[in-house]
Amino acid sequence: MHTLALATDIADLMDKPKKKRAASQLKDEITAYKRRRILEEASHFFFLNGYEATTLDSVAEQLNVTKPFIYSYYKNKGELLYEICQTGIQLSLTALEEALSVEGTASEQLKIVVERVARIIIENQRYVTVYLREEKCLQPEDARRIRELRHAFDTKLAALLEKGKRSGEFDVQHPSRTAIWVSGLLSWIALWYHEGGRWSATEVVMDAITMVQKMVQPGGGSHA
Amino acid sequence: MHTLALATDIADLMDKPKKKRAASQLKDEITAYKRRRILEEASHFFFLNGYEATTLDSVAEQLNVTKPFIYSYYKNKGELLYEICQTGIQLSLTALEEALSVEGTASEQLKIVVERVARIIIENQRYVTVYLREEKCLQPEDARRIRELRHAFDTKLAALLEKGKRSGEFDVQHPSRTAIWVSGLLSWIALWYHEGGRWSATEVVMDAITMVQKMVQPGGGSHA
DNA sequence: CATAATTGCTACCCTAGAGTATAAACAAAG
DNA sequence: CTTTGTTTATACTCTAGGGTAGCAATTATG
Repeated sequence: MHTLALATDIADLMDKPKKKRAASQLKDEITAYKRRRILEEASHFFFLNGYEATTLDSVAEQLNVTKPFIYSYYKNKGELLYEICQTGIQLSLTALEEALSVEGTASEQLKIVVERVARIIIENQRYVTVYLREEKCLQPEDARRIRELRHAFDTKLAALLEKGKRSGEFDVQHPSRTAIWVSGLLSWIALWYHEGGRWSATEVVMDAITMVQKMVQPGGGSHA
Repeated sequence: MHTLALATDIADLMDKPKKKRAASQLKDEITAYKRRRILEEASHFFFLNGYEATTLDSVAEQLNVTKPFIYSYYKNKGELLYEICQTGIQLSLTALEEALSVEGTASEQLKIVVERVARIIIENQRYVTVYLREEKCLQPEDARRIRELRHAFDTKLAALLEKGKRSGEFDVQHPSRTAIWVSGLLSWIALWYHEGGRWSATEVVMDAITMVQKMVQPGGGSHA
């Protein structure tokens, strides 16, 4: 890895023949692909059996390679977990940011946010679930970085709720606390949805939209 | 355990002197107490580090006993996990049933349900969190029994929503699916609440009530 | 105080699995 | 067709921890 990356840098600096640069680039792509495949299979096992209960031997077997192969692409088991958790939260955060970049009223934006994030969570259920369940297994430093991403997610969501509150579209007394309920509802999808189960992904996404809209919609004072 | 229970039975059948019966009963209570203490400490570690990452040696150390001590009260590590998960879901189910036994309209009952269940979840956060996170580590047979309890919870909650729907108090298109969202919202409390954190238990409980009421309340059609 | 039963501990076994040293297989370059 | 570097596998090490056999301490009973 390091030597490869270094070689690319040197090639750029020294302006080596194009053939070598191209070959080096291809190698990087192949390396990246191998890393992705390892991560995919690892997330599969972590999702099914949990992080601690998963052996790297079983991951290697699934890929028809051996354990040292994995160790030549990842420093250790913990790094795999970190990358999986990172993927889980980063995908959600990116989906949120993209949805927020769509112009519209707070209500329209919220609908798009919930729809897109819910979809992403369903499509990447393994990563998200492992993130939610195995955060406690992360190294302290890794855990901190993951928490930062989560915090960014909740903060951006809270800002949207705040915006809707100011415009009178939403009835929320405490945007940042409500944001946590909404993000919890979205997280819950990962823990609960089952592909090929009683309800389709589309039904779940539509339900999530409805639920969130109701959670923030004005009118209908307190009961009892 | 077994020998003690057997001794009690025999004492009853043979009508032995009261002194012996009383002594035997006290022993049973002490045994039960020891089991409870072991479970408490185990749940503490399972909550913090996860099931697989927790060693029974560390649990024993915390109790100032040794590992074989634990093994004389529990068959193996898996039995500990089962009892913790069982406690987590059973407490919630019992709280739900008790709340449902209070007479009132569907809205009133729902409020009481959410309030009591949310409180129980916060008070027994360790048990509930371990149940939610470590279900996958259970033996198949144990997992089945736990799923049954969960299913009973969702079913009873769905029945309440159905009742409110019929009376016109609630606006839910699909009670059993909505029940899952509500029970998810309650579960989320265990995963997210932090004692001594930014928000008090009471605030969280009140928020949960508000959110659930909004999720089911009629009026306010769909937003674009 | 002696004997029996119960309770807990010391000391161990054994497997599993994270991580590695080293060699083989392969590819690229000359 | 050799040499050099890279990639992957073989064959380990070593520790940790679940689980247990058997002994010691304690308590109850006659």
